[in-house]
Amino acid sequence: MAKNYMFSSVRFSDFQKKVYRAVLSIPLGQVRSYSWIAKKAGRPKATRAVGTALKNNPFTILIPCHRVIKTDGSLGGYSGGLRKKRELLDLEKKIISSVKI
DNA sequence: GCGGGCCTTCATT
DNA sequence: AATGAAGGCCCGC
Repeated sequence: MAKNYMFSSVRFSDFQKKVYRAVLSIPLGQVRSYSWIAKKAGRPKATRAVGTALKNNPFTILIPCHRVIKTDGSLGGYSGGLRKKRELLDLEKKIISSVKI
């Protein structure tokens, strides 16, 4: 498994890197599904692995894992608590509408 | 709604 | 290093 050493003290697996990149590309106030991320990471069927990678995410501020939900529309899970996830999404929604006006 | 499949990580040995 | 278990899921029946 290839490792990335661009930051000496922080090492992420290749898969993880792709997942994070995909998640970072999600616009403010929008959401994508786990399968979408998996596809973007080159492993369309690795949906569960995506979940693991996101959970492992060290910086929830930098990586908006709350914008990732299940394909059926339900929230899925969140390591910081589903409540927080809902609140964040709601907040982003409000931000969007405020700015749009 | 339930059961099987897929892929990566983590903990043990 | 190898093996087993678990996890923020998805698809078909």
